[in-house]
Order: sequence, then C-alpha cells, then structure tokens
Amino acid sequence: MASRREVADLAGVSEATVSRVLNGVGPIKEETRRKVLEASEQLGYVPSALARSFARSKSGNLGVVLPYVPKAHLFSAYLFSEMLSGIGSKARDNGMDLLVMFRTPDEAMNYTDLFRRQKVDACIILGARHDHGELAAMQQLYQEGHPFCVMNQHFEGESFTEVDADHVEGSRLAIRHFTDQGYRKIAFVNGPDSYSNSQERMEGVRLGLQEAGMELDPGLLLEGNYSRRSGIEASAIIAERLHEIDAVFAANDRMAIGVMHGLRERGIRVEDFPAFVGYDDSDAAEMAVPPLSSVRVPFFEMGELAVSKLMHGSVDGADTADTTDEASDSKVIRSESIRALLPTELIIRASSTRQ
Amino acid sequence: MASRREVADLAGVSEATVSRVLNGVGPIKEETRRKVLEASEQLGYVPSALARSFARSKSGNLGVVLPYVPKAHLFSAYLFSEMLSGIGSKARDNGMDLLVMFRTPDEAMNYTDLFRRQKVDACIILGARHDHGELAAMQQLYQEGHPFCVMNQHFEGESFTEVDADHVEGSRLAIRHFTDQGYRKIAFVNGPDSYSNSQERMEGVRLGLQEAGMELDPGLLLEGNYSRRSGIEASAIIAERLHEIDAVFAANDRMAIGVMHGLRERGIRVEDFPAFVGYDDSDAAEMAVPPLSSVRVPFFEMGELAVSKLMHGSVDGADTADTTDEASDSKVIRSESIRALLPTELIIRASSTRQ
DNA sequence: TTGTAGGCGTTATCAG
DNA sequence: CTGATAACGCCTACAA
Repeated sequence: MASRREVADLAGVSEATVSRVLNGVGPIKEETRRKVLEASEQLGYVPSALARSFARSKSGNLGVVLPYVPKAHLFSAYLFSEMLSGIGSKARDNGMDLLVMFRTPDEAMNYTDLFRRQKVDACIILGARHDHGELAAMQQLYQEGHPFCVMNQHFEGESFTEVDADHVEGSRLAIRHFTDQGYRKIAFVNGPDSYSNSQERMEGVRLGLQEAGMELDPGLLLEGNYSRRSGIEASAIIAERLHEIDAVFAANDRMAIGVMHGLRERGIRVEDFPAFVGYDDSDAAEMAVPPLSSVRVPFFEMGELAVSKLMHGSVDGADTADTTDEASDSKVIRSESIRALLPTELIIRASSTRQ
Repeated sequence: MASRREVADLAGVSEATVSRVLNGVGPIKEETRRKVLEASEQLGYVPSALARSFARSKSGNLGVVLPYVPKAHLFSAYLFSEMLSGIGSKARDNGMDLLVMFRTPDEAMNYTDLFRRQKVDACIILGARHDHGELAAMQQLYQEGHPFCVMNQHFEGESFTEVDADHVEGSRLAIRHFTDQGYRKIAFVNGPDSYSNSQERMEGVRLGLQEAGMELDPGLLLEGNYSRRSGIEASAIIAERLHEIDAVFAANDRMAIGVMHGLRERGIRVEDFPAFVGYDDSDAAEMAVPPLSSVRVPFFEMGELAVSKLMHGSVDGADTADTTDEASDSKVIRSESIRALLPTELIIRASSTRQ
C-alpha cells in the first residue's frame, strides 16, 4: 500500500499538493494535477478515510437506529428494509456511510454519546415510540444541536425534524373505501397508543366515518400491538360479532392477516369474511389470501427524504457534485417545515371488494 | 464538551494516565483510578472514537454488504433482517459497530478499498452470487489478507471463510417428508444455478428421492428466481400437469406461495392442491393459506457465527470481557473449518399434510 | 505506578 | 499556484 509520501515523490510535488488534487480543492495547474493523478494511480494509493475523518473531525457516517426486532416479528421487516434502502441510497449520493445500530431492549439508548464520540455526524431514528427515555434522549440531542431525524413517529410539542407519511389521510381513504361501498359496521384494529402513527390512524378513521355521517362504535374498536398474534386475538371478538360487522380496517397488514387467520381457524369461510383493508402495503399484503387491500406508505422515499433533510447544507463535497434532489420536494406535502409528510395511497385488492 | 486535558488537570494526573484508566490498561493505583473516574464523570468527558481509531489505525467497524433490494423483492427482507440482527448482536458484544452498504446493481463492488481506506476492519458479505466480478473482488480481498466472511454462498475451490446452513440436508428432509407420506410425483421449483444454495438444494432433492428409490423427473424440475412472480409462472406448468403431481417443493417460501397463488388464480381449490413445502421458514410461511411447511434456516445464528469467526483473536478488548461464545460450537456441524454449516430443520404445517 | 514525548495520515493555514 | 508546517486527540513505548 503506497503512501502519500511516495505519490508526492513520484509526481515531484509536495504531499499537500497531492491532497489538494485528490480532494479537488484549491486552484491547481492542470499539468500538476495530471502528474499527481498518474502517480497516485500507478502506485495504487488510497487515502485513509480514518485519518481524513480525524483531521476534519467528521466521521462521514450517518447513524441509523433500528428497533430491536430479532425473533420478535412485531413489525414487518419489510418496512425497515425499505426505509433503510432509501436511506442508504441517498446517503451514498452524499458520500456518507451508514452506521446502523439496534436499539437495546432494556438499557436506555444514549444518542448523544454517538455524536460526542464522533461515531456519526448525523442520525436517523426509526421505530421510536413515545416513552420517557426515548423522548429524553432526543431532547438532549436537540439541545446539544446535533442533527437528527425521527421517522414514522411524531413528538407533539417538540421541534424535532421528522419525516412521516400522512396516516390520517391513509386511514380516511380506507374508511371511505368502505363507506363508499355501503359498509356501515366497520371494525378497527389499531396499534398501541404510544405510537403517534396509531393516533393518526384513529383520527383518520374518525374523519372518514364522520364524512359518511357515522361515528366510531367503541365496541368495534380493538387494540392490538401490530403483531400477527394480536390480530388473531382480535379475531375472537370479530368472529363473535360477525353478523354485525361489514368490514375490518387494521392498522397494519400483519394484524389484518392475523384476523383473517383467526376467522379461518374458527371455521369461517372466505365467502363470509367481512371486507378487509390493511396498512403498509407490505409484501405480505399481496401474498395474503385473499390478496389484501392496503394503504401504501412510501417507506423508501421517506428514507431518502430523511437523509436529504439532514444533509441540507452540510454535504461532504466529495462525490456529491451531481446530486439532484428531485425527490425532496415534488411529492412532498410539507417539506420546508420540520415535519414532512409524504402522501399515502390506498391499494385495492380482492379482500375489500365483493366478488 | 470537556477535553481530556481538563480531566487530567482536575484529577491531578497526566493525560496518559487518563487514557490508561479509561481503557483499563496498565497497572494503576486504585486512588488514581478513582480520581480520574470522578473527574471524568464530573466533567462529562467522552473520548473521541475517531481519534482512538486513528491512533490505533483500526476503525472499529464491521462492514456488512447487503444485496441491492429496494423495490425488487426478489428476496425476503426477512432473511436479511434476521442475519443483520444476528450480526449486530454479536458485533455489539465485541464492541464493534456495523457499517452497512448496499451492493450496487451495475458497477462492480471494490471490497478491498473498504479496507484500504480503513473504513472497516473486517467485513461480511451477504447475498453474493457466483459471478465473475464478485468472485474477483473476493479473491483480491483474500490475497491481501483482509478478514471477511461470505454468508449463504459457497465458492468452490476458494478458501474463503464461509458461513452457511446445511441446505443439502434441509432439502433432503423436505423430500423425505413427502416420500414418507407416499408422495411419488414431486415437483421441485428451484432458484438460479448461480447461487450455490440452489445447487445444494438440488443435491438434497436428489438424495432424498434416491433414498426412496426414486429419481428426479426432469419434467418436474422448474427454475424460478426466488421471486413470488416466478412461482406464479411455475404454477402454469404445475397446473397443467396437476393430475400427475403429488407434491411441490420450492426453494424458498416466496416461490411456494407464488405457486399456490397461481393455482388459485386458475381456479384450483385448496382441496385439490398438491402438498407444499417451502424454504427459509420466513414469516410469510406462517401467514400463508394454508400455513406453509418450510425448512427452517437459522439466519440469526448464522449472523452471530459469522462475526465470531471474524473476531477470533482480534477483539477490541473494550467491553468484551464477558463475551461467552456459546453459540459458536454447540450446534455447529463444522465450525473449525473455513466453511461452517449450521443445521436446518423441517417445520411441518398444514400445507404438506393431508387434513 | 506514572509522566514524557513521538507518532498516526490528513487537513488547513500561511507564507512564498 | 505550491510548499512547509502546525494542529487533530489519542495511544504507547520508553523513562523515571
């Protein structure tokens, strides 16, 4: 592994010039530039990102906090792999690397240390929920002025940078889809209240019903925890009151599928199923039987957008020249504000239409 | 943010001593130790991981290469999220951080530069396949002596460190499960040959059939690409020859579910389905209708094992004291060799048993 | 047991 | 336009 010294010698210039050429800073005579590039190429010189980071005191890493999932399957891996892909794609455009870590189940996460130890320059937090420790950690981040972005969760009263999807609208669309078809008795299987997403879905459901001149029947409001199992549990009640239920809206696909499973296990035939709409439009939705209508959430784009918001003005400058930020404004409802909401969309499949 | 200088001053010692205490190296008088810890605590000093890395010329990062997946859905996100979780869990135990990057679809990956630029100290490669560029990149890694581990893919004739599951056995079990029930006409929907996993499954199928005194009917061997869609395509042929097919073994769950979907679309009723066994035991398997029997692969454990193999002897020494390596030997078939195979297991559900 | 000092490979400032 | 030359914050012999 050639050193910068050797490159400098071979090119007949100083080490500083080698640096300048390789970093593309400062004015440089074209010939010098060529000589350096040649020498560098010939010797196979590769600058140390470590030393560079140290000198600039910038790690070049974008931290990504993922929920603790192994073997739990509370959430669809689909969701996070999509968001992670979007983040990775955009991060690469900005010359940043992804440092991913899993939230520890018990011990509280200390996000600020990530910055203080200089492991990351910015960070994106996925799968957060509104509990005390999490909130405190973020408030500290905010106070110390570290750039971070929360995805898929809203903290009321805080000024955190957030990227989310319009779940109120998504849920409203789902309900409207039901009421437009004349369904009146609609059950709603929501997730825990500690996720703002759940609250927003609830709000959307209210809106949708209200538009049809209806109100939410408290008896048809069930709470699961986004797991398939909780959907199965909810199915007990739904099966029991099957005659008075037209349709079921679940806050995610896993629960919707869980409910369907539960009904099947109770010997209820597909023909007698209520109409179903799930949420997330994960791959499980199209694999379901019958194929599950679902509210599509642009997870990938949300990931991209989160990175964009963090990178605003603090790009690496390395290989970021041709970065066109198309995605960050066109489809965005509110992007300039601290909280960006991307649109959701109802995907209609067989589960919600009388065949 | 307090500097080490301040800590040293407050504790009345030299900076070197502060370092020693915080790193737990060298003999240190208990009182000094206490004083330093107190001062450090009081000032809220946090050492820079960046500077430390630089000084040691070790990044402390474990690179993880993931396949390019966004929106493709060729593979189950389940699989990678499990492996990633396992890797993350073990990496944390060893005080290493995860640097994840996505393989670029077009341009060839240059793995060695990752090391040369000192972004990672070791790396794990997921979703590799046997193509020229990939192989060449790994050979270079190997020649330069960089520690890396390939997961879920075998490169014949190379001495790469590999972690995989016993797919020959897994497939044999699936076939035996069929033949034990008296099924004779078995269709096999395999994946592309460029994945060693596909070849191993094929071998297992051959073995299983042979043990039952049978041979593979070339007409019942179909090739998909691990996507649900390819399963749907395969279903055309299976539907056509339904009367002469008892059972279907698919190389992954997605294809199995795809085949089932295809049959349904053609109006074939579940009662008339052949028996099904899938592979991976992803969450899709238990969500399928009917619930899909599947070969379970210990992805999480494979991730853990991969890290263990890389860490052998080169641990960080920081918070790695209580690391007990239980997982790395007990259930392992061959661990000391460069290629480790973890056992697979057949999970039987309704899809493969006559109700 | 502890202090001193050199070094790690870049970046960036300041002359020239 | 280019060459010296301080930082950067920590680790680690080597001395004491």
